Amino acid sequence: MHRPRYRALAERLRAEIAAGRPPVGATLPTEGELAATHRVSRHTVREALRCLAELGLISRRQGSGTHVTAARPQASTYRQSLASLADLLQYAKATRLHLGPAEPVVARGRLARLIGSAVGRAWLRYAGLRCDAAGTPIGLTELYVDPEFRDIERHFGERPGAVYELIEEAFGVAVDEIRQEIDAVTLAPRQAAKLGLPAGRAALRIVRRYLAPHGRLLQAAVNLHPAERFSYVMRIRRETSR
Amino acid sequence: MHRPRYRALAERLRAEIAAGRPPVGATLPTEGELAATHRVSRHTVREALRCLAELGLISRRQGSGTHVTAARPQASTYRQSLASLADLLQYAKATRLHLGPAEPVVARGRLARLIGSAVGRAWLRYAGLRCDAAGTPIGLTELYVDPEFRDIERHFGERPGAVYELIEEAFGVAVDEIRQEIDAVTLAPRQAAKLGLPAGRAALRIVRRYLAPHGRLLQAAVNLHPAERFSYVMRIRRETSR
DNA sequence: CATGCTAATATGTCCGGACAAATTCTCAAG
DNA sequence: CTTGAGAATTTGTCCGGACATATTAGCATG
Repeated sequence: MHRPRYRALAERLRAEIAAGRPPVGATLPTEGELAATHRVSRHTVREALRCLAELGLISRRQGSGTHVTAARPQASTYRQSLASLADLLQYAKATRLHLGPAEPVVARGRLARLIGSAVGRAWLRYAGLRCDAAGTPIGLTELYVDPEFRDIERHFGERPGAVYELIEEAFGVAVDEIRQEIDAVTLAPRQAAKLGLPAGRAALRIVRRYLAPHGRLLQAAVNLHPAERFSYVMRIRRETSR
Repeated sequence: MHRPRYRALAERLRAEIAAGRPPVGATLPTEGELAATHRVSRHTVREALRCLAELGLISRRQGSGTHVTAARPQASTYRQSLASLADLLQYAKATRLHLGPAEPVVARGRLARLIGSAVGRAWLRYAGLRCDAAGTPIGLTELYVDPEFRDIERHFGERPGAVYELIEEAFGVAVDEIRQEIDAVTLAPRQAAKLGLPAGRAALRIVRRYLAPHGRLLQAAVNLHPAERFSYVMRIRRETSR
């Protein structure tokens, strides 16, 4: 498959850096050397190096050279549990969630891990946009609902509130615990486009898992909130027993 | 002050786009037209347009032209309060915070807003790196401590725990409430370098304000956690009174 | 009016070159 | 051994040019 020379060069250099040639901390050959070695123009080399810089693999400084700053992004995640008292309902009432039609999906791999589902379990996925009272989009939502509650669609929009409340009322089940995970992600191009933002923007991802009394997952929601449109505020009160 | 031509052009074009000339959805003049109008080379124009593309203001496609996609990034923040029960102490014990020397600062402007301080109030700022038990950096911390507690440095490292606990014990004050704000930011180059990561990476920013019983701010902490090294997990339990 | 083809247009890629600016290295002097 | 000046090195900026590729406009035909 055809590919521009500068991209091909970028890919070769990226692979070499990943292989430790040169290692993090060392310098790459100069632009002139790379041009001679790979028989391309200095412009092409500079374009290739710009790609690597965008990936965060190298750092360039005039007079100093091109330094390798990373072989590849790190992949280990640290987790810490913090309990809280919900204001979720108030949040749900204060904002408006516009949901699209249901799409049946089966949870596997990353999706299963993300929403805490058993592998192979079926879900109904609803993509939506959440807006504040003024109609300004504040985030994207993907709602995963147990197919057992497929009729819940009829209740959407009946009144402001949380979907899990509707499920509780319509099906006589109870959400006993909500597990919430907050982390930072980078908006993918399609996600960014839906929010009218440039891709690559930092966003809060808030995953909520709605569990019945014995830990059965009834519903899950994956929310993406762009950095400047949403922040979480929590008050942590001292327990009086202390 | 000297500035490269391509940056000056980018700034002019950015200001025009912000002023609606041309409006979002319209196209910019072609590269050739811009080169002629501004008496620069097409290369300089392309560099300037690349800057605007990086800002997410324009979208470029060969054969089609340069389209304006945004006038400027949105700047309104939505805030929602959610209360919680702390695991903060456990978190503090499970990780290790390496703090540097104190640096006196006066809170103004953005800093005052960020940490919730009165403008003009003096603080001691300690920059630090937090690591997990294995020594892997999981975030950067900036600790702001009331100068009244300057002797607290002597207590650093005495035993694992939270700095506010040390302040409580050493000075006979009590933290009554911790206000925590979580949002997504993009790591600045220096911050990223300290964590061995490329700049531009998404990160969780968690600001905690430690308040005495009548709302007096005793301490504040600004924590930056890179996206893949940290996530917040919370359990929200149903209140039994419901 | 719809369709298809071709030309025109606009950005993308690549080249060579020159000079500016920041950093590093070398060497002489103290 | 230290210091400072100057040269060398390396990236950054800017130019002009040519060709490739994708998109759009225009026009002829049915």
